[in-house]
Amino acid sequence: MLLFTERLFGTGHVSIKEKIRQEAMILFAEKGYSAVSMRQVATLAKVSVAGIYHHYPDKKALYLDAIRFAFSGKEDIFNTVWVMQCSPEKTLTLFIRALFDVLLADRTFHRLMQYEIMEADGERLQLLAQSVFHQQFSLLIRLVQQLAPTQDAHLMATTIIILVEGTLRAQPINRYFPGRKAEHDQVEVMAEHVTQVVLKALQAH
Amino acid sequence: MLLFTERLFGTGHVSIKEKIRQEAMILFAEKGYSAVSMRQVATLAKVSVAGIYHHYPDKKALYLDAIRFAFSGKEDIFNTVWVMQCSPEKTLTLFIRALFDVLLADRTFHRLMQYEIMEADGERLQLLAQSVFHQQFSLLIRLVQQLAPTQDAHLMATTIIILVEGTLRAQPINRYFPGRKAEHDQVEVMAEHVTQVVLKALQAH
DNA sequence: GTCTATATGGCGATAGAC
DNA sequence: GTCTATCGCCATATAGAC
Repeated sequence: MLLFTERLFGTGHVSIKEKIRQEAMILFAEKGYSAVSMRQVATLAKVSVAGIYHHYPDKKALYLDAIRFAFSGKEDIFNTVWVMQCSPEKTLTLFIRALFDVLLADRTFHRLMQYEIMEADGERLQLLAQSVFHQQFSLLIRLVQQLAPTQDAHLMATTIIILVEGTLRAQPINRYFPGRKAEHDQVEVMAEHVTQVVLKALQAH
Repeated sequence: MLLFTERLFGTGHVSIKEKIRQEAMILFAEKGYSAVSMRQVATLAKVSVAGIYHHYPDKKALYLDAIRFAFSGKEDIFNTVWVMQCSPEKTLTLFIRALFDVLLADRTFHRLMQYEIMEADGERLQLLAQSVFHQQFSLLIRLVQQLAPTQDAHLMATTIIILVEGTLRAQPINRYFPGRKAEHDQVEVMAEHVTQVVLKALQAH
């Protein structure tokens, strides 16, 4: 993400506004909107509080810009999956793994997404749905329809996303349940398990 | 939940402390810990702020008591499922439906759980795991082992819980994805879908 | 056991110098 | 465009009357 801005502004240089947004994004992801103060953002961004208000009218505008930035460009990562010409089963396997990788690679993004799903109103949910998931969801539905034409594609598509995101979300608490093994935290194991569950679910009954 | 206290204290009477806890619980579930002020709790509980501090040393203690109360007794609802003598498949179907019903019947509980999973440290995650899920999880693991002895019971048990909770959690945003039908919000449809996915996943390959 | 009054500090946001 | 200084308010928490 930083690489993009570095390309725009030269070696290593990031504008003050971008620095503010970046630190705000991280703080909002860690603690949620209410638990973050403008003073904390200012300290981490190495500006004064008034400096923030030069770039943003209020705290909410800063938050909206932060999530808008965090959610942008996420769909591109999946391009390699859909571009490849392989069997539907293999494509599904790659998609599930790619979804795991995206969420694991950007924990800030994942947590902002979780907070938004819990706290956003309809308008912001729509932004999240369209800017992050819409394209992937449509392609996923088509894939499901290829694999299992008789099943409810919307239900299955949401189930696939839920399984991946939920598996990662449940990681911390899973440590406190019986039968836990160290290998359950490996992305290969998680992705393989989810893939098997989904492929079996897509078989005709 | 109120019925229990009513039995203890006579017709309709609820102690001030319980009223404070009750209103705090609802507020914390709606907005999260940081977004709730002692003043708001005091107003809804019809006491002064100082009145709260007579019963609780600080805000965190009030929060901990609220979630402890919200999480207590939830396991009892599943007793009817495990007591019944029927096939493993039928038991699993009943458990999934019961889990849906618990989360749907007590949205306050569900939201407190979501916030805890996001924000709690290890100690509080352990409290959540033990007081809410531990018994159910063990029984669920045994059930999975009956249905699919060769599979990883821990992974499948978590998958089942994730599918139910995730399906409900995704409801609001699902409205903004293509292919959404009104029937997808019916608990019967959701439970049937999850049950089918899980039963297929448990079949030997 | 509940109240009014208050202490103390952090909050979001602004004014005005440079 | 960034700063220091400050506003007015609300936050958690306490003191002490009744």
